[in-house]
Amino acid sequence: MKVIPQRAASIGAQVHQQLRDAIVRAELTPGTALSEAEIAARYLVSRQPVREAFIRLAQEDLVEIRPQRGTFVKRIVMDDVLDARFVREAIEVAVAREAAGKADAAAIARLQATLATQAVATSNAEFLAADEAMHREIAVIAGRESAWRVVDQIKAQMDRVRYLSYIDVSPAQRLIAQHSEIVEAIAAHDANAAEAAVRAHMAEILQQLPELARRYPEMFEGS
Amino acid sequence: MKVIPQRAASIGAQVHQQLRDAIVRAELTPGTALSEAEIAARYLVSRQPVREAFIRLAQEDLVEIRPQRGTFVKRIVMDDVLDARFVREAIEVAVAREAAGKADAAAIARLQATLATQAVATSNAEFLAADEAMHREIAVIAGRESAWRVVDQIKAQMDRVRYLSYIDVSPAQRLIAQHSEIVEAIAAHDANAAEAAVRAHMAEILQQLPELARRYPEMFEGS
DNA sequence: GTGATCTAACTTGTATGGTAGTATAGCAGT
DNA sequence: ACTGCTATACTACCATACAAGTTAGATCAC
Repeated sequence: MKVIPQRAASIGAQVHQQLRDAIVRAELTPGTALSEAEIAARYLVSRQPVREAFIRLAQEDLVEIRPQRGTFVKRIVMDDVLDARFVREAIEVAVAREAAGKADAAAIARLQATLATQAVATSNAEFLAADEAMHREIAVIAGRESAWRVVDQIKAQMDRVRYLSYIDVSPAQRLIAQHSEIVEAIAAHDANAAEAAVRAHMAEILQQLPELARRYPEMFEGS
Repeated sequence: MKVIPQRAASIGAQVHQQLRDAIVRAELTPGTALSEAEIAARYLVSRQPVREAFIRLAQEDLVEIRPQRGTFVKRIVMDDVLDARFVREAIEVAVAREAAGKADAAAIARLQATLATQAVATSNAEFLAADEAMHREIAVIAGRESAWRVVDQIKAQMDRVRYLSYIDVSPAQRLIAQHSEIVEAIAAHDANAAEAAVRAHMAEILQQLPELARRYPEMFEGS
Protein backbone atom coordinates (compact mmCIF):
# COMPACT_ATOMS: atom_id res chain seq x y z
CA MET A 1 0.00 0.00 0.00
CA LYS A 2 1.46 3.26 -1.11
CA VAL A 3 1.46 6.36 0.99
CA ILE A 4 -0.80 8.99 -0.37
CA PRO A 5 1.19 11.08 -2.82
CA GLN A 6 -2.02 12.93 -3.53
CA ARG A 7 -1.67 16.51 -2.49
CA ALA A 8 -4.06 19.29 -3.25
CA ALA A 9 -3.43 20.37 -6.81
CA SER A 10 -2.18 23.89 -7.39
CA ILE A 11 -4.71 26.60 -8.02
CA GLY A 12 -3.46 27.05 -11.55
CA ALA A 13 -4.02 23.35 -12.28
CA GLN A 14 -7.51 23.46 -10.82
CA VAL A 15 -8.52 26.50 -12.84
CA HIS A 16 -7.15 24.85 -15.95
CA GLN A 17 -9.18 21.72 -15.31
CA GLN A 18 -12.39 23.66 -14.70
CA LEU A 19 -12.03 25.83 -17.78
CA ARG A 20 -11.06 22.90 -19.95
CA ASP A 21 -14.15 20.98 -18.95
CA ALA A 22 -16.33 24.01 -19.54
CA ILE A 23 -14.89 24.55 -23.01
CA VAL A 24 -15.09 20.93 -24.09
CA ARG A 25 -18.64 20.71 -22.85
CA ALA A 26 -19.47 23.83 -24.86
CA GLU A 27 -20.60 25.66 -21.74
CA LEU A 28 -18.07 28.26 -22.74
CA THR A 29 -19.04 28.71 -26.34
CA PRO A 30 -16.47 29.28 -29.09
CA GLY A 31 -15.61 32.93 -29.54
CA THR A 32 -16.25 33.86 -25.94
CA ALA A 33 -13.79 36.40 -24.58
CA LEU A 34 -12.10 35.38 -21.38
CA SER A 35 -10.03 37.73 -19.31
CA GLU A 36 -7.53 36.94 -16.62
CA ALA A 37 -9.04 39.47 -14.26
CA GLU A 38 -12.58 38.30 -14.81
CA ILE A 39 -11.84 34.62 -14.22
CA ALA A 40 -9.63 35.49 -11.27
CA ALA A 41 -12.49 37.41 -9.67
CA ARG A 42 -14.90 34.58 -10.33
CA TYR A 43 -12.72 32.02 -8.57
CA LEU A 44 -11.48 34.47 -5.91
CA VAL A 45 -7.85 33.98 -6.80
CA SER A 46 -5.19 36.22 -8.25
CA ARG A 47 -4.51 36.70 -11.92
CA GLN A 48 -1.32 34.70 -11.97
CA PRO A 49 -2.71 31.16 -11.63
CA VAL A 50 -5.44 32.04 -14.12
CA ARG A 51 -2.81 33.23 -16.53
CA GLU A 52 -0.97 29.94 -16.20
CA ALA A 53 -4.18 28.07 -16.85
CA PHE A 54 -4.63 30.10 -20.03
CA ILE A 55 -1.16 29.11 -21.17
CA ARG A 56 -1.99 25.46 -20.71
CA LEU A 57 -5.25 25.86 -22.59
CA ALA A 58 -3.51 27.70 -25.41
CA GLN A 59 -1.07 24.82 -25.78
CA GLU A 60 -4.03 22.49 -26.15
CA ASP A 61 -5.48 24.73 -28.84
CA LEU A 62 -8.59 25.38 -26.80
CA VAL A 63 -8.07 29.12 -26.44
CA GLU A 64 -6.16 31.70 -28.37
CA ILE A 65 -4.14 34.31 -26.53
CA ARG A 66 -3.84 37.53 -28.48
CA PRO A 67 -1.23 39.68 -26.76
CA GLN A 68 -2.57 42.89 -25.29
CA ARG A 69 -5.97 42.15 -26.80
CA GLY A 70 -7.57 39.28 -25.00
CA THR A 71 -7.97 35.56 -24.73
CA PHE A 72 -10.75 33.85 -26.62
CA VAL A 73 -12.26 30.42 -26.70
CA LYS A 74 -11.15 29.09 -30.05
CA ARG A 75 -13.79 28.70 -32.67
CA ILE A 76 -14.08 25.24 -34.14
CA VAL A 77 -12.08 25.02 -37.33
CA MET A 78 -13.47 22.41 -39.67
CA ASP A 79 -10.06 21.43 -41.02
CA ASP A 80 -8.69 21.01 -37.52
CA VAL A 81 -11.50 18.67 -36.61
CA LEU A 82 -10.93 16.66 -39.75
CA ASP A 83 -7.22 16.42 -39.07
CA ALA A 84 -7.87 15.45 -35.47
CA ARG A 85 -10.15 12.74 -36.76
CA PHE A 86 -7.48 11.54 -39.16
CA VAL A 87 -4.83 11.29 -36.46
CA ARG A 88 -7.18 9.67 -34.01
CA GLU A 89 -8.19 7.06 -36.55
CA ALA A 90 -4.57 6.22 -37.28
CA ILE A 91 -3.77 5.74 -33.61
CA GLU A 92 -6.93 3.94 -32.59
CA VAL A 93 -6.68 1.52 -35.49
CA ALA A 94 -3.18 0.56 -34.45
CA VAL A 95 -4.26 0.26 -30.83
CA ALA A 96 -7.29 -1.87 -31.67
CA ARG A 97 -5.18 -4.25 -33.73
CA GLU A 98 -2.84 -4.78 -30.81
CA ALA A 99 -5.74 -5.17 -28.42
CA ALA A 100 -7.23 -7.87 -30.63
CA GLY A 101 -4.02 -9.81 -30.27
CA LYS A 102 -3.69 -9.41 -26.51
CA ALA A 103 -7.23 -9.47 -25.13
CA ASP A 104 -7.91 -12.18 -22.56
CA ALA A 105 -11.24 -13.24 -21.06
CA ALA A 106 -11.12 -10.70 -18.24
CA ALA A 107 -10.36 -7.87 -20.63
CA ILE A 108 -13.23 -8.82 -22.91
CA ALA A 109 -15.55 -8.90 -19.94
CA ARG A 110 -14.51 -5.39 -18.95
CA LEU A 111 -15.22 -4.13 -22.45
CA GLN A 112 -18.65 -5.68 -22.47
CA ALA A 113 -19.34 -4.06 -19.12
CA THR A 114 -18.72 -0.63 -20.57
CA LEU A 115 -21.07 -1.47 -23.40
CA ALA A 116 -23.78 -2.24 -20.85
CA THR A 117 -23.11 1.05 -19.09
CA GLN A 118 -23.53 2.90 -22.35
CA ALA A 119 -26.85 1.20 -22.99
CA VAL A 120 -28.37 2.42 -19.73
CA ALA A 121 -26.93 5.92 -19.85
CA THR A 122 -29.62 8.52 -19.36
CA SER A 123 -27.74 11.70 -20.18
CA ASN A 124 -25.36 13.04 -22.73
CA ALA A 125 -22.50 13.41 -20.30
CA GLU A 126 -23.09 9.96 -18.85
CA PHE A 127 -22.96 8.31 -22.25
CA LEU A 128 -19.85 10.18 -23.33
CA ALA A 129 -18.08 9.18 -20.12
CA ALA A 130 -18.83 5.52 -20.77
CA ASP A 131 -17.79 5.98 -24.38
CA GLU A 132 -14.46 7.41 -23.35
CA ALA A 133 -13.98 4.68 -20.76
CA MET A 134 -14.35 2.04 -23.43
CA HIS A 135 -11.83 3.58 -25.78
CA ARG A 136 -9.36 4.00 -22.94
CA GLU A 137 -9.89 0.43 -21.86
CA ILE A 138 -8.98 -0.77 -25.32
CA ALA A 139 -5.73 1.14 -25.08
CA VAL A 140 -5.02 -0.41 -21.70
CA ILE A 141 -5.63 -3.87 -23.09
CA ALA A 142 -3.21 -3.14 -25.89
CA GLY A 143 -0.62 -2.08 -23.33
CA ARG A 144 -0.58 1.39 -24.85
CA GLU A 145 -2.16 3.44 -22.11
CA SER A 146 0.22 6.30 -22.68
CA ALA A 147 -0.80 6.34 -26.32
CA TRP A 148 -4.26 7.12 -25.06
CA ARG A 149 -2.96 10.30 -23.47
CA VAL A 150 -2.14 11.52 -26.95
CA VAL A 151 -5.56 10.63 -28.24
CA ASP A 152 -7.10 12.35 -25.25
CA GLN A 153 -5.42 15.61 -26.23
CA ILE A 154 -6.37 15.31 -29.86
CA LYS A 155 -9.86 14.27 -29.01
CA ALA A 156 -10.70 17.51 -27.21
CA GLN A 157 -11.34 19.23 -30.53
CA MET A 158 -13.67 16.46 -31.60
CA ASP A 159 -15.42 16.30 -28.26
CA ARG A 160 -16.45 19.91 -28.52
CA VAL A 161 -18.35 18.94 -31.63
CA ARG A 162 -19.72 15.81 -30.05
CA TYR A 163 -21.25 17.70 -27.18
CA LEU A 164 -23.19 19.66 -29.72
CA SER A 165 -24.25 16.69 -31.74
CA TYR A 166 -25.10 13.87 -29.41
CA ILE A 167 -28.73 14.67 -28.93
CA ASP A 168 -29.40 15.95 -32.40
CA VAL A 169 -27.56 13.90 -34.93
CA SER A 170 -26.20 10.58 -33.78
CA PRO A 171 -28.52 8.47 -31.67
CA ALA A 172 -26.70 6.59 -28.96
CA GLN A 173 -28.09 3.36 -30.29
CA ARG A 174 -26.21 3.80 -33.52
CA LEU A 175 -22.94 4.47 -31.70
CA ILE A 176 -23.44 1.55 -29.34
CA ALA A 177 -23.90 -0.74 -32.32
CA GLN A 178 -20.59 0.46 -33.72
CA HIS A 179 -18.92 -0.02 -30.36
CA SER A 180 -20.35 -3.48 -30.16
CA GLU A 181 -18.75 -4.43 -33.44
CA ILE A 182 -15.38 -3.24 -32.22
CA VAL A 183 -15.68 -5.27 -29.04
CA GLU A 184 -16.76 -8.38 -30.92
CA ALA A 185 -13.83 -8.13 -33.30
CA ILE A 186 -11.40 -7.78 -30.40
CA ALA A 187 -13.06 -10.67 -28.58
CA ALA A 188 -12.64 -12.78 -31.71
CA HIS A 189 -8.96 -11.76 -31.89
CA ASP A 190 -9.62 -10.60 -35.43
CA ALA A 191 -7.31 -7.64 -36.03
CA ASN A 192 -8.60 -6.93 -39.52
CA ALA A 193 -12.20 -6.85 -38.37
CA ALA A 194 -11.21 -4.60 -35.47
CA GLU A 195 -9.53 -2.20 -37.84
CA ALA A 196 -12.56 -2.09 -40.10
CA ALA A 197 -14.91 -1.53 -37.16
CA VAL A 198 -12.81 1.32 -35.79
CA ARG A 199 -12.60 2.99 -39.18
CA ALA A 200 -16.35 2.75 -39.59
CA HIS A 201 -16.83 4.25 -36.15
CA MET A 202 -14.44 7.08 -36.85
CA ALA A 203 -16.28 7.88 -40.04
CA GLU A 204 -19.34 8.80 -38.03
CA ILE A 205 -18.21 12.32 -37.27
CA LEU A 206 -17.70 12.99 -40.96
CA GLN A 207 -21.42 12.73 -41.49
CA GLN A 208 -22.24 14.98 -38.57
CA LEU A 209 -19.91 17.84 -39.34
CA PRO A 210 -21.62 19.55 -42.28
CA GLU A 211 -24.98 19.48 -40.55
CA LEU A 212 -23.49 20.92 -37.36
CA ALA A 213 -21.64 23.66 -39.19
CA ARG A 214 -24.92 24.63 -40.82
CA ARG A 215 -26.81 24.64 -37.55
CA TYR A 216 -24.27 26.40 -35.33
CA PRO A 217 -22.39 28.71 -37.70
CA GLU A 218 -21.28 31.07 -34.93
CA MET A 219 -19.22 28.31 -33.35
CA PHE A 220 -17.19 27.66 -36.46
CA GLU A 221 -14.40 29.65 -37.96
CA GLY A 222 -15.11 31.19 -41.33
CA SER A 223 -11.43 30.97 -42.32
CA MET B 1 3.00 40.38 -49.38
CA LYS B 2 1.71 40.23 -45.87
CA VAL B 3 2.36 42.91 -43.34
CA ILE B 4 4.71 41.73 -40.69
CA PRO B 5 2.58 40.05 -38.05
CA GLN B 6 5.85 39.01 -36.49
CA ARG B 7 6.18 40.77 -33.21
CA ALA B 8 8.84 40.08 -30.70
CA ALA B 9 7.74 36.95 -28.90
CA SER B 10 7.13 37.22 -25.19
CA ILE B 11 10.01 36.49 -22.88
CA GLY B 12 8.25 33.42 -21.56
CA ALA B 13 7.93 32.01 -25.07
CA GLN B 14 11.57 32.73 -25.85
CA VAL B 15 12.80 31.06 -22.69
CA HIS B 16 10.61 28.08 -23.45
CA GLN B 17 12.06 27.76 -26.93
CA GLN B 18 15.63 28.01 -25.72
CA LEU B 19 15.20 25.47 -22.96
CA ARG B 20 13.31 23.10 -25.22
CA ASP B 21 16.08 23.13 -27.78
CA ALA B 22 18.69 22.60 -25.11
CA ILE B 23 16.81 19.64 -23.65
CA VAL B 24 16.10 17.95 -26.97
CA ARG B 25 19.70 18.39 -28.01
CA ALA B 26 20.79 16.81 -24.75
CA GLU B 27 22.77 19.89 -23.79
CA LEU B 28 20.69 19.88 -20.65
CA THR B 29 21.12 16.29 -19.64
CA PRO B 30 18.30 14.25 -18.10
CA GLY B 31 18.12 14.60 -14.35
CA THR B 32 19.52 18.12 -14.28
CA ALA B 33 17.87 20.34 -11.70
CA LEU B 34 16.57 23.62 -13.02
CA SER B 35 15.33 26.42 -10.82
CA GLU B 36 13.24 29.43 -11.63
CA ALA B 37 15.66 31.79 -9.94
CA GLU B 38 18.74 30.26 -11.57
CA ILE B 39 17.39 30.38 -15.11
CA ALA B 40 15.95 33.83 -14.52
CA ALA B 41 19.37 35.08 -13.45
CA ARG B 42 21.02 33.45 -16.45
CA TYR B 43 18.73 35.19 -18.93
CA LEU B 44 18.48 38.41 -16.91
CA VAL B 45 14.71 38.24 -16.63
CA SER B 46 12.31 37.82 -13.76
CA ARG B 47 11.16 34.49 -12.40
CA GLN B 48 7.62 34.71 -13.72
CA PRO B 49 8.30 34.17 -17.44
CA VAL B 50 10.68 31.37 -16.55
CA ARG B 51 7.98 29.75 -14.49
CA GLU B 52 5.61 29.92 -17.44
CA ALA B 53 8.25 28.33 -19.65
CA PHE B 54 8.55 25.51 -17.13
CA ILE B 55 4.80 24.95 -17.31
CA ARG B 56 4.95 24.65 -21.07
CA LEU B 57 7.86 22.23 -20.85
CA ALA B 58 6.08 20.16 -18.23
CA GLN B 59 3.09 19.82 -20.52
CA GLU B 60 5.42 18.48 -23.20
CA ASP B 61 6.83 15.96 -20.72
CA LEU B 62 10.29 17.41 -21.05
CA VAL B 63 10.60 18.47 -17.42
CA GLU B 64 8.97 17.39 -14.21
CA ILE B 65 7.83 19.99 -11.71
CA ARG B 66 7.86 18.68 -8.18
CA PRO B 67 6.05 21.21 -6.01
CA GLN B 68 8.23 22.91 -3.43
CA ARG B 69 11.11 20.65 -4.43
CA GLY B 70 12.37 21.62 -7.79
CA THR B 71 12.06 21.22 -11.51
CA PHE B 72 14.10 18.56 -13.23
CA VAL B 73 14.85 17.60 -16.80
CA LYS B 74 12.97 14.36 -17.24
CA ARG B 75 14.99 11.25 -17.56
CA ILE B 76 14.31 9.21 -20.65
CA VAL B 77 11.79 6.50 -19.87
CA MET B 78 12.20 3.53 -22.15
CA ASP B 79 8.49 2.76 -22.23
CA ASP B 80 7.66 6.34 -23.12
CA VAL B 81 10.05 6.26 -26.04
CA LEU B 82 8.56 2.99 -27.24
CA ASP B 83 5.05 4.37 -26.98
CA ALA B 84 6.06 7.54 -28.77
CA ARG B 85 7.49 5.37 -31.51
CA PHE B 86 4.27 3.39 -31.70
CA VAL B 87 2.13 6.48 -32.05
CA ARG B 88 4.46 8.08 -34.52
CA GLU B 89 4.49 4.98 -36.69
CA ALA B 90 0.70 4.87 -36.74
CA ILE B 91 0.44 8.48 -37.83
CA GLU B 92 3.28 8.51 -40.31
CA VAL B 93 2.08 5.34 -41.99
CA ALA B 94 -1.32 6.89 -42.55
CA VAL B 95 0.26 10.10 -43.78
CA ALA B 96 2.60 8.31 -46.16
CA ARG B 97 -0.26 6.34 -47.67
CA GLU B 98 -2.14 9.54 -48.40
CA ALA B 99 0.97 11.19 -49.76
CA ALA B 100 1.47 8.28 -52.15
CA GLY B 101 -1.96 8.95 -53.55
CA LYS B 102 -1.56 12.70 -53.90
CA ALA B 103 2.06 13.31 -54.85
CA ASP B 104 2.60 15.17 -58.11
CA ALA B 105 5.84 15.75 -60.01
CA ALA B 106 6.71 18.92 -58.14
CA ALA B 107 6.16 17.27 -54.78
CA ILE B 108 8.35 14.33 -55.69
CA ALA B 109 11.07 16.72 -56.79
CA ARG B 110 10.93 18.49 -53.45
CA LEU B 111 11.31 15.19 -51.62
CA GLN B 112 14.29 14.20 -53.69
CA ALA B 113 15.84 17.57 -52.97
CA THR B 114 15.71 16.90 -49.23
CA LEU B 115 17.36 13.55 -49.86
CA ALA B 116 20.21 15.31 -51.59
CA THR B 117 20.53 17.71 -48.68
CA GLN B 118 20.79 14.81 -46.28
CA ALA B 119 23.52 13.23 -48.34
CA VAL B 120 25.78 16.25 -48.10
CA ALA B 121 25.09 17.06 -44.47
CA THR B 122 28.30 17.44 -42.53
CA SER B 123 27.00 17.58 -39.00
CA ASN B 124 24.59 15.84 -36.74
CA ALA B 125 22.30 18.83 -36.40
CA GLU B 126 22.38 19.51 -40.13
CA PHE B 127 21.34 15.98 -40.98
CA LEU B 128 18.56 15.89 -38.41
CA ALA B 129 17.19 19.17 -39.75
CA ALA B 130 17.03 17.76 -43.27
CA ASP B 131 15.53 14.57 -41.90
CA GLU B 132 12.79 16.49 -40.17
CA ALA B 133 12.19 18.61 -43.25
CA MET B 134 11.57 15.50 -45.32
CA HIS B 135 9.06 14.02 -42.91
CA ARG B 136 7.23 17.33 -42.67
CA GLU B 137 7.20 17.66 -46.43
CA ILE B 138 5.50 14.28 -46.73
CA ALA B 139 2.81 15.51 -44.37
CA VAL B 140 2.36 18.64 -46.44
CA ILE B 141 2.00 16.58 -49.61
CA ALA B 142 -0.65 14.49 -47.90
CA GLY B 143 -2.49 17.66 -46.98
CA ARG B 144 -2.08 16.81 -43.31
CA GLU B 145 0.31 19.47 -42.17
CA SER B 146 -1.46 19.90 -38.88
CA ALA B 147 -1.08 16.19 -38.27
CA TRP B 148 2.63 16.86 -38.35
CA ARG B 149 2.27 19.20 -35.40
CA VAL B 150 1.16 16.21 -33.37
CA VAL B 151 4.08 14.14 -34.52
CA ASP B 152 6.40 17.01 -33.74
CA GLN B 153 5.31 16.98 -30.12
CA ILE B 154 5.54 13.21 -29.80
CA LYS B 155 8.84 13.16 -31.57
CA ALA B 156 10.61 15.26 -28.94
CA GLN B 157 11.03 12.23 -26.73
CA MET B 158 12.54 10.25 -29.58
CA ASP B 159 14.76 13.09 -30.69
CA ARG B 160 16.44 13.23 -27.33
CA VAL B 161 17.55 9.67 -27.97
CA ARG B 162 18.50 10.39 -31.54
CA TYR B 163 20.83 13.18 -30.54
CA LEU B 164 22.70 10.64 -28.49
CA SER B 165 22.75 7.99 -31.13
CA TYR B 166 23.38 9.60 -34.48
CA ILE B 167 27.13 9.43 -34.47
CA ASP B 168 27.48 6.19 -32.63
CA VAL B 169 24.83 3.78 -33.74
CA SER B 170 23.05 4.59 -36.95
CA PRO B 171 25.20 5.78 -39.81
CA ALA B 172 23.49 8.43 -41.87
CA GLN B 173 23.95 6.32 -44.95
CA ARG B 174 21.68 3.66 -43.53
CA LEU B 175 18.97 6.21 -42.70
CA ILE B 176 19.25 7.86 -46.08
CA ALA B 177 18.74 4.50 -47.75
CA GLN B 178 15.55 4.04 -45.75
CA HIS B 179 14.40 7.54 -46.62
CA SER B 180 15.11 6.84 -50.23
CA GLU B 181 12.82 3.83 -50.22
CA ILE B 182 10.02 5.90 -48.74
CA VAL B 183 10.41 8.54 -51.41
CA GLU B 184 10.52 5.99 -54.20
CA ALA B 185 7.36 4.33 -52.96
CA ILE B 186 5.55 7.66 -52.82
CA ALA B 187 6.86 8.60 -56.27
CA ALA B 188 5.51 5.30 -57.59
CA HIS B 189 2.14 6.04 -55.93
CA ASP B 190 2.43 2.70 -54.18
CA ALA B 191 0.70 3.10 -50.82
CA ASN B 192 1.53 -0.40 -49.63
CA ALA B 193 5.21 -0.01 -50.40
CA ALA B 194 5.19 3.38 -48.67
CA GLU B 195 3.66 1.85 -45.56
CA ALA B 196 6.24 -0.92 -45.51
CA ALA B 197 9.10 1.53 -45.98
CA VAL B 198 7.88 3.77 -43.17
CA ARG B 199 7.46 0.83 -40.81
CA ALA B 200 10.96 -0.36 -41.59
CA HIS B 201 12.30 3.11 -40.94
CA MET B 202 10.45 3.42 -37.65
CA ALA B 203 11.88 0.09 -36.54
CA GLU B 204 15.35 1.59 -36.60
CA ILE B 205 15.10 3.15 -33.17
CA LEU B 206 14.14 -0.18 -31.67
CA GLN B 207 17.57 -1.51 -32.45
CA GLN B 208 19.33 1.53 -31.02
CA LEU B 209 17.53 1.75 -27.70
CA PRO B 210 19.06 -1.16 -25.74
CA GLU B 211 22.58 -0.19 -26.75
CA LEU B 212 21.98 3.44 -25.76
CA ALA B 213 20.45 2.52 -22.42
CA ARG B 214 23.53 0.45 -21.73
CA ARG B 215 25.90 3.19 -22.72
CA TYR B 216 24.19 6.16 -21.02
CA PRO B 217 22.47 4.63 -17.99
CA GLU B 218 22.34 7.93 -16.09
CA MET B 219 20.06 9.41 -18.72
CA PHE B 220 17.44 6.73 -18.37
CA GLU B 221 14.90 6.18 -15.66
CA GLY B 222 15.38 3.05 -13.63
CA SER B 223 11.63 2.75 -12.97
C1' DG C 1 -22.43 65.98 -40.55
C1' DT C 2 -17.77 64.10 -41.00
C1' DG C 3 -13.30 63.01 -39.83
C1' DA C 4 -9.14 62.99 -37.11
C1' DT C 5 -7.31 62.91 -32.49
C1' DC C 6 -6.92 62.35 -27.84
C1' DT C 7 -8.28 60.04 -23.62
C1' DA C 8 -9.74 56.45 -20.67
C1' DA C 9 -10.74 51.82 -19.87
C1' DC C 10 -9.64 47.72 -20.90
C1' DT C 11 -6.17 43.73 -22.26
C1' DT C 12 -1.86 40.71 -21.58
C1' DG C 13 3.12 40.85 -20.12
C1' DT C 14 6.74 41.43 -16.55
C1' DA C 15 8.82 42.27 -12.05
C1' DT C 16 8.92 41.71 -7.15
C1' DG C 17 7.69 40.50 -2.35
C1' DG C 18 6.07 37.21 0.65
C1' DT C 19 4.39 32.35 1.99
C1' DA C 20 4.40 27.48 2.72
C1' DG C 21 6.60 23.41 2.02
C1' DT C 22 10.94 20.46 1.62
C1' DA C 23 15.61 18.93 2.34
C1' DT C 24 19.93 19.31 4.47
C1' DA C 25 23.66 20.49 7.46
C1' DG C 26 24.92 20.97 12.02
C1' DC C 27 24.43 20.61 16.81
C1' DA C 28 22.70 18.37 21.01
C1' DG C 29 22.07 14.53 23.82
C1' DT C 30 22.76 10.04 24.47
C1' DA D 1 29.78 6.68 16.95
C1' DC D 2 24.94 7.29 16.49
C1' DT D 3 20.28 9.14 16.75
C1' DG D 4 17.03 12.96 16.85
C1' DC D 5 15.99 17.74 16.79
C1' DT D 6 16.57 22.44 14.92
C1' DA D 7 17.98 26.26 12.14
C1' DT D 8 18.72 27.49 7.56
C1' DA D 9 18.77 27.64 2.82
C1' DC D 10 16.74 26.36 -0.74
C1' DT D 11 12.23 25.28 -3.81
C1' DA D 12 7.72 26.27 -6.30
C1' DC D 13 3.56 28.90 -5.59
C1' DC D 14 0.60 32.92 -5.12
C1' DA D 15 -0.62 37.82 -4.76
C1' DT D 16 0.23 42.40 -5.94
C1' DA D 17 2.04 46.35 -8.42
C1' DC D 18 3.56 48.25 -12.51
C1' DA D 19 4.44 48.56 -17.58
C1' DA D 20 3.17 48.42 -22.41
C1' DG D 21 -0.02 47.82 -25.85
C1' DT D 22 -4.83 47.84 -27.93
C1' DT D 23 -9.41 49.52 -28.58
C1' DA D 24 -13.52 51.99 -28.28
C1' DG D 25 -15.67 56.26 -27.50
C1' DA D 26 -15.92 61.08 -26.60
C1' DT D 27 -14.34 65.41 -28.11
C1' DC D 28 -12.85 68.87 -31.00
C1' DA D 29 -11.76 70.96 -35.59
C1' DC D 30 -13.55 71.72 -39.95
